[in-house]
Formats: sequence, structure tokens, C-alpha cells
Amino acid sequence: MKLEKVKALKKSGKKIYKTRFDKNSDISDIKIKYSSLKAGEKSEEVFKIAGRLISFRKHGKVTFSDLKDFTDKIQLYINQKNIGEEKYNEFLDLDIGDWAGAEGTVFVTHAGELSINVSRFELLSKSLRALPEKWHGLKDKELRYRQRYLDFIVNPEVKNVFLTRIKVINSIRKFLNDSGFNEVETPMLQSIPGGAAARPFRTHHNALDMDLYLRIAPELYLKRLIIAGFDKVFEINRNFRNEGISYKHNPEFTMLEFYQAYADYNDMMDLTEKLIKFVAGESIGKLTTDYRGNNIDLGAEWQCFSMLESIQKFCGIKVSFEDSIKEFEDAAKGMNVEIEKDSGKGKIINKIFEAVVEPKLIQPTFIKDYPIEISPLARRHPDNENLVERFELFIGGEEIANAFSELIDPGEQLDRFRSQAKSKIEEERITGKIDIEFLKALEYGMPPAGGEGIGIDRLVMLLTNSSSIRDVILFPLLRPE
RNA sequence: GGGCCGUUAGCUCAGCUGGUAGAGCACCGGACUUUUAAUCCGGGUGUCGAAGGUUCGAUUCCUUCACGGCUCACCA
Repeated sequence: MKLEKVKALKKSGKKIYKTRFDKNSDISDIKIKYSSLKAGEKSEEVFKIAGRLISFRKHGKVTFSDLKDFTDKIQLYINQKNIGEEKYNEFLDLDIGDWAGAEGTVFVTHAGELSINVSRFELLSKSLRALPEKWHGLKDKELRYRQRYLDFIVNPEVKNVFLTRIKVINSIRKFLNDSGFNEVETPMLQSIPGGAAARPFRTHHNALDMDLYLRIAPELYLKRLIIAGFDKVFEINRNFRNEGISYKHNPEFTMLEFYQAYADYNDMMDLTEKLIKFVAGESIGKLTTDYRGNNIDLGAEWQCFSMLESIQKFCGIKVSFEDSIKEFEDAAKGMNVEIEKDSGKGKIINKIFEAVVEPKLIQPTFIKDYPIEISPLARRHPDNENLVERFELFIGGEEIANAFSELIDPGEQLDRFRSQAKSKIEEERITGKIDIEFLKALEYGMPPAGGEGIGIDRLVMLLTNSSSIRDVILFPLLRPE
């Protein structure tokens, strides 16, 4: 048992948890630099590398071992003749999982493997538990999520997903910074959770003795900054929604929101297409991706339909707000779409759209001009009082972005909040309170602006062909064991 | 919340019609100076998710519960 080994090591006075190690190279750098080294040749350079030992192949007085750092792994060659019997036996006492530092020259073995001929090594930190099996890795999804560190150690593809995620976020920042946007941070703790219609998490501030909510969206604070005079702002941060968990819902998720003064939703559409193309190029190096069995081409021309057009195109039925509510209900029934009682025309259209059209929007497609009934923060469409200037972007059948020309008229905003608060269906979801302070800010005058939100987790899912949001979140929420 | 499925060694899994369990890797002991899923010899390390029930006897059958997966519903 390893614990006995540790006791013996401690008794012998050897330190098994070191404080530091002078490393002079990453393993990937060595591999690149000596990729053309031939069998029998060796480097002059002496490298000091460090990492986790992940395998041993012991052959009497010679041992091979694989050392893995964040960049790559490399084979260590330990020969008793080179390091002496005592140190050699010490090496044999190491375990898979131990952290070690090693020093030596680079050479190529008879079998053609680039290796380090170890002249010195030291144990940096002892591992007490057995790592998952090397060949099958860690398959149990629960364990992979609960013990993500093990997932990283034994399943190499996991690192690529999260490196892509890092690149996605970095490239979004680069694109927006280069486009003149300023990154800001707005409150996570809000006394009235606004900007979306989801159930919030509630918490309590002791000193002020008041309930607070984790934000469900940053929208109303970012708009305050547009009022403050920022022309272009964005925020990349967590939102929290106290709703169901599914392959595309985690209670905390990462959202990009950005707002641009003097712009409308058409400007946001242009910006979105440029942004997504840039991010794909920077993160996965291409404009195509396979997602859920579909080949998606981000480079081709992006489609755009109004919501009503899309229903006509994909459902083969023509709906108009001139029609009676009965005709809407019959249309939904005809498409086998269930609707909640007392749904208005806008809600019914949206239901039909989500059920029938959305799954078919595989290639990048903008759907614009949403029902006003489901868009309390968007500006009314100039040509149709039942619609707003709003679009969503769909790729791979999933919603990627949601944007609109912002409603900046405080009087109309108050009316919209009121009718939203009145709705029985909505009442269950939101606290029912209206953010008076936000309305006050609007009354000081907000310039025309376009605003947009992009769910980062779903974008990363798309670019990494991940089938669950949990595969792109480092530590997804699980019930404690 | 509904439906289906799963939970056996550290990991990946097998275990028939009910007789308290097995393989590979890992681990322990031994051999071995160019292996790479090293090989060879020897060793099984377990509250069979939990609690009840049926039975002479339950990992196996039944019930309930817990946790998880997939899926449907919900979800701006």
C-alpha cells in the first residue's frame, strides 16, 4: 500500500513534498526542437523538466517512464549505471501519479522514441491514490465531472476542449477590444433580478439584513452604462438561473453581453457574423465544424428570415397577426405543438417556431422580428406593432445569440414591465418587482443602442462538438455525493 | 417532474435459472540493460450503491430510497 510506502519514506528522512524545482524547459519545446534527432544521436543541452509520472516499464537495471507536463509527455530513460544503485532503487520506489523533476540530455532509443537520458531526478510530490487505468481512461461521466482533475490527467481530449474554450473567450475579448468596446463588470448580487425571465437564486446580506438575488442577466446595468455615456461596453461573466439542468442548461453559465450606442439590430447582425467568424478562426483555426452529426459551414453566406417568413418556409403555413387567436391555436394544433392556456398570438408563434423551425436551422441563420409579447426590452418594429426589432442567431439547431434594438422610451418600458408583471405565467418566474431605479436611469435619456447576448458555453459546445454543456464547464453542478 | 437504463476491486468491465464473486490494468513480491498496453513467475486487495422483503440461502428476485446517465417536459 502506498501509505506504508509514504511512512517508510518519511521515516527515512526523505522529503516527499518539495517546495520548488528549477525547470528550464517545457516538454513540448524539447519535442519540437529535437523532432529530427536520429537514433544514436544525443543533445549537448541538458534539460530540467518536471511533471507527473504516468507509467513505468521496468527492465532490471534500466527503467523507462513517461513524464507528463501541461504541454506534452516524454519518455524518461533511467539506467542504474548512470545514476548509481542507490538513486536507481529510489526511482523504482516511485509510483504512477507522483510528481517528479528530471535532468538529462535528449536522445533517441533503438525503438525510435525521443527520450531523456536521466542523470538526476527528484520526487517533488507524492501521490497517495491510484490513478484511473491507462488504457481505458476514466469513462464514468459522474466521476469525470466530480473529479475533473482526473479527467484531465487520463483523457487527453478534455484538455483540448478547455483550451479551445480559453481561446474562444480570449478571441472575443480581442475582437471587441479592437472594435472599441470597453469591458466592464456589473453586479452579480442584485436586489431586483432583471434582464430576463428566469427564476433567480436568492441569498441574504447579513449586515444590511436584506435579500439579494444572483443575477439572471447583466442587461439592465449595462444599459445604465450606455446612459452613463459609454458608447460600447461588454461583459463576459456568469449568470445564474434557478431552473432545470439539461444537456444545454447549467445553473451557472457564462454570458457575453455587449451594447453599442447609436446602433440597431442590423448593425448587431453584421457585428455578430464578423465576431463568430473571427472567434472560430482563432479558436479552432477553421470556419467549419461538425456538430451533432452536421457539418456546419460558418464561411458560407448566413441566411436571414423574419420569424413569420421562417414559419411559412419551414412549416408551410402562413400566419399573420390579422388572424384570430383561434386560427393561431388551430395552427399550433396542426403542427402538433402544445401551448399553454391563455397564450397570446406572439407566444403561440414562438412555440411553433421553437418546436418546428429551430431544429432545422443547422447552417448559421438569423431569425428576426420577434413578437413583442415575448420581448419586453426590445424596441417596437416600425412596420408592425406586434413585432420588435430583435433577432436570434441559430447554428446547429441551437440558439447562439439574442439581440435587439433596445427600447429606450421609459414610458413604454414601464408599460411593458407592467404587462409582463401582470401575466400569470410570468408571475411564477420573476419576483414581480419592477426595477424603478432602471426606469429612473432611462428617464435621464438613453441613446439609441443595439444590445446582444451570446451564451459562451453553447458557442464552445458548437466549436468543440460537445454533446453536453457539462463537457465545456470545468466543474458542472452535481448533487454532492 | 415523467420514461428508460445504470451503480460489482483504485479504473474498465464480466458474473447464466438464487448457492456470499472474477478478468485486464493498477498494486505487492521475484526475474530481466532499449521498452512503450514491455514480458515472465507468484499474490485478490471487495460493506456487490443503501435499507427492507421473499427464501434454508440474495450480487442475482421484489419494494423503497440515494446518486448518476440518456431522453421527454420545463427553460427568453
